[in-house]
Amino acid sequence: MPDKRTENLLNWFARNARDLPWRRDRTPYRVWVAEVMLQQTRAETVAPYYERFIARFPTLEALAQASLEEVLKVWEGLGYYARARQLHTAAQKVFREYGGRLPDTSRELKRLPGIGPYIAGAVASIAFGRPEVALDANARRVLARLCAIAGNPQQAAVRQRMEECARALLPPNRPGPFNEALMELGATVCTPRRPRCDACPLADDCMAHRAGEEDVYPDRSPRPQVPHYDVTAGAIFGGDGRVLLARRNEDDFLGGLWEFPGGKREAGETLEECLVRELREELGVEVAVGDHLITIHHGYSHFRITLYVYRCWLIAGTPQCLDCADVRWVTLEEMEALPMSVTDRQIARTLQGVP
DNA sequence: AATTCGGGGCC
DNA sequence: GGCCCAGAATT
Repeated sequence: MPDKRTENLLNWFARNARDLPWRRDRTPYRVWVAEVMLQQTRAETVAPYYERFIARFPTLEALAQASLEEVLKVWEGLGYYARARQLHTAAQKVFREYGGRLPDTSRELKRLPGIGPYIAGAVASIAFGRPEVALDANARRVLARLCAIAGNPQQAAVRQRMEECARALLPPNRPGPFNEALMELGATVCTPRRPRCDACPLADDCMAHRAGEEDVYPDRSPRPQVPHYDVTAGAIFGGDGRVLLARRNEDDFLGGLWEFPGGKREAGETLEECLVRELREELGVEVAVGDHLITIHHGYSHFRITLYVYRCWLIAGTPQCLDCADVRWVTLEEMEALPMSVTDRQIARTLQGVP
């Protein structure tokens, strides 16, 4: 006999679940791919990427046999590119060591790269029907309000209380829908600000709502100040209309992606000095800095950059990989096919209109 | 326990 | 322009 709150939640979910692409065919592989993409990323944002990814890599075997570059290309624009690398690595491991079948328990799933407590619980419950909880930020917010759990959810002790709260509500026969319902409620009704309690199936049982204190939960930690960096990049043209690109080291920031070579400005340096130094360190070449082509402002959660792009000419040296994984002269057309970050892709588009 | 990933959408 | 998001790995 499930808790009344559980029944209310499941009934609400049956009526109000959004039609999302990963809810149509829940093979373990697809659930896994969706959960990896959904890390720190909103469902509406993920949807088109998920469809593109599944169309290109319909099975675990297809993913395992693809190259990292192909995988990164399909991932392009979604961010957190380490997720794509780990997903690819894990797929190869499952293909070779597990006969192509994902393990069906949380404990085994967590041994794979890129799978932590949340994804392990989500795959185990949603794809395999195991009675395990899977709490993301949405679910934690719902539980914090429902049970008036004080404290910052970043702290282990607070998380533990939330897991206990969730386990007490978890219906052993329908763990997947329960976990999804909790997240769906957090995403669409029990939102961070101005929750729509009038539409909530748990309002009558919600301790925060009954006290009129929805806004008190969950505790939030103050935002740290975001640092700002000036970054330079060079568009180095060869004689035949090709441009020089470098591939980032795989364990670096934006690892494995192609970039216009350059880097962060150091204190006391001009932008031109920065670019000359970076190209010397990264590629072992001496350049002359020419026209300024574009300035790109880009904001992230944790830092902010202003990216200055200059045309450059090679004066001396042959480009080599001193601090990168690969270097290549490419035509603008070939550039389309290479995986790049959002900012580098913006540079690439700009160059289409540069003589 | 604290840091570090990237990008987008919304108010 | 700030806030926050279907977290995990590393230190």
